[in-house]
Amino acid sequence: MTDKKLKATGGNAGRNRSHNRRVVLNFVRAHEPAGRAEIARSCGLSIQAVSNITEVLEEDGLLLAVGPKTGVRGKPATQYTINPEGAFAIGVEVRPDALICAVLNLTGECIYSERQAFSNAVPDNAIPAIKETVNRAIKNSNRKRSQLLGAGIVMPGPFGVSGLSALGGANLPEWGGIDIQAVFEQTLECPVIIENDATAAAIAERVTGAATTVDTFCFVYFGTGLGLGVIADGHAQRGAFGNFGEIGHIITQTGGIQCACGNRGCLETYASRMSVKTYLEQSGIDLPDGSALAQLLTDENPVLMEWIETAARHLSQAISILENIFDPETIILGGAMPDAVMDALIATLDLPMGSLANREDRTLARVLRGTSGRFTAAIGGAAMIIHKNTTPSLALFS
Amino acid sequence: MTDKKLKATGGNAGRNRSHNRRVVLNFVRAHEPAGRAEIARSCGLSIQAVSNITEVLEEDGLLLAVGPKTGVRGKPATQYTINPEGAFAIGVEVRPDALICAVLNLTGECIYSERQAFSNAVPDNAIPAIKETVNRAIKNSNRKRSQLLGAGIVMPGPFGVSGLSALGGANLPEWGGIDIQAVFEQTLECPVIIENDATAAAIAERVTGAATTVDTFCFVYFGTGLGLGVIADGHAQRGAFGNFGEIGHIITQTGGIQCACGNRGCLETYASRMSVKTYLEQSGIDLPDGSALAQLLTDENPVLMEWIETAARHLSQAISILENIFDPETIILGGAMPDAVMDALIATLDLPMGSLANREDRTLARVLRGTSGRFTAAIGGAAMIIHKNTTPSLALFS
DNA sequence: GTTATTTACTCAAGTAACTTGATTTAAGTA
DNA sequence: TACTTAAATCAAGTTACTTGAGTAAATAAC
Repeated sequence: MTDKKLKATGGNAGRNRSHNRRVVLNFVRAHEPAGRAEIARSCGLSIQAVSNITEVLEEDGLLLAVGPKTGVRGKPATQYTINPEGAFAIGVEVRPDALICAVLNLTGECIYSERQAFSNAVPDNAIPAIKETVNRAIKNSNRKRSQLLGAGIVMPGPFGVSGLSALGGANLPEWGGIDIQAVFEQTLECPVIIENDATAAAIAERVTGAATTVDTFCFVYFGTGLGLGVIADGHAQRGAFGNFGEIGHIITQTGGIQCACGNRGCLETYASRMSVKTYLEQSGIDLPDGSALAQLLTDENPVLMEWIETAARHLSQAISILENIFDPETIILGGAMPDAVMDALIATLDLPMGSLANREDRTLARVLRGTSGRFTAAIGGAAMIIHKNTTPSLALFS
Repeated sequence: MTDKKLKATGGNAGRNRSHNRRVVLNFVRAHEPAGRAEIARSCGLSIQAVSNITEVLEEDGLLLAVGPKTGVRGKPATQYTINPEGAFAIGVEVRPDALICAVLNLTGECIYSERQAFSNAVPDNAIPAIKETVNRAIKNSNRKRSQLLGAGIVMPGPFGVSGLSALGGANLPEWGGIDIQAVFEQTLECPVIIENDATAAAIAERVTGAATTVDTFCFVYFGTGLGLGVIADGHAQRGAFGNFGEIGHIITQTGGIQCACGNRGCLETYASRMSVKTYLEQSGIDLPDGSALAQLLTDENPVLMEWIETAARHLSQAISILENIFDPETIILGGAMPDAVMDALIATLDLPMGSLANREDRTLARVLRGTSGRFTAAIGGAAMIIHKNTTPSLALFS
């Protein structure tokens, strides 16, 4: 979402230093506990360099030295893990009707969350409310502001598109034309990342979910609509204008259900939170919240079962497209849908066997369930900050 | 295709140096002619550093000092351009029936190309033939081997998939289980990159085609089948197993034409070189080569016009999916299809207006025609080598 | 139980590449 | 002609990594 064009930047000693710190943190994150010699071998650095780096990271409270590794020959290695208490990040999801906030510690555990109804999310209302929320979250989670790595603000996309408001009801059109990141960095007095819900949720999965060691995967996010986040080689894909992953409006049925975007047969008219609500309402079933939906599943409600079948058929098409295009290690489904319903959906999928994804050496299932629940996007916002601080922006030097 | 897992690597002075050389080359490539102060500002380096780097690059023959910039106040800047004669790269496309070779100079100009029929492209036959071809290409293009940056070998994917041969007739199943890159590096005695045709063609577009200054775009490649290459932020997407972009087998018509992959209604049964050939044959029209196809278009042959209409309808679906998923600056169509036919296809596309891609601030057309012709993939192979040597592998430091 | 081997780690010196600040050069402008 | 602006150079300084010698602490072998 950051509109600033990323430019290739030259390196110098200082930037190299911070890059190497992230390389080390990223390695420890995925391989903890890890000894210094091991880190050095894997990261292509000298032991001495790693020694200096870990010393600083330990002083900064980001790494924790744990008991030495025994059972192997040679001097026992001092092993390091990420220090959960070393730092924290805040995520805020801004929705037209609510403000959701989550606080994660450095290992990605959610240590605080809250949801408040919010009637009119225009900038003038929302910005001060978010500032308050963030301050309350810091206080309620018993953290020091000095340890705050930053805030991730999650907003429904797409941004900067002509006729934007035609593209789905979940948008916040009043936020157009504002440098949102700059405004929040000034207001919140900390680094800020702005992102859409699906990408944020994907990053959450990478930081603390089913994909901590998966470098390349797709995340299909059930929000009001349907979004896609992709992590490729550990890096989130953003597209040229920050609107990567608008998967909800790919057409899976020519001449199908009328979508708010103007086209017919869009995927999200069949598979999304909004879709299941509408489908049930048409049979006179009201759906106040997630637990009601889970109950309908327990009851094997025939209308819901019908919806699952239809949704799974359309989702299968989309997932097959994703497998063919992205060649991912796995595809993860998550978001604002009860776990049981998500599991039922996944079980009902019908994926073609004659596919790229049907590899012999596959170690992960083709489709997994990820983090679900209504805090997913806010958690993702915080996860983006953790991710940024533990992920080198270069893939390799080669 | 390179199976070696890319790993985040720490930086040191030496790696920083080579990174910075690529940063500078990449900047000059896209902004030539460029002065040193200008480079320094854009790349986040000191003028002194850039001065040292350009000095070395000029000695190595990669940069060329051109006349000073006048008309502005201050001391005139010594400007640099890429030196076309400073180095060269070779690309080889391996097909079941032919070996195609192209040589590019450093600015991406094709300075030599050849095509030879080849009946049985199994490794034991093809490897020595490719070695010969490469040597001949160096000789015939009057280059010194010491200036060879490397060779890009282009092969039709997908690789390493169960039941691979079921996925289309263009594959080379005998190459499974071989470390192709290592074999070629040993045989050809130079750096080697292995890639599929679509990605190679996309990189060609970035190095020397319609996308030299476009950082994020999709390239739809018409080969025997249909492939997709994506450049995101200047980096080619490869997927977890090197099989990114198998767009030919996404299904655009449920219950449609039977595809060799076992499914029905795959995109490439409607839009590909093979598809047009089959379609015309069914009406008794034989298609020996590309110029015959171009002639049919000139004649406004009704069968071909029908095919174009159908193909464009299916392509429109796919392009709409790509726009929604990747949010690219533009989508480029290229490959083994006559320019005129490609232009007719593009003119016939029917893209939804209510789309992410329909931005007000759009500067590039939503769909462009790229490099076409039967040497496209081989040129792409060589372009990959140029690209690698002029593209920093890190996007940015912060 | 002693010695050998293996591996991790530390210390101190060395090095490569970038940065900084003062200075020079060469154009446009008043 | 003198002033302003901007690029480029020179020389010294800085930073973070590497190198090589040496130490420490475990397992393995005799």
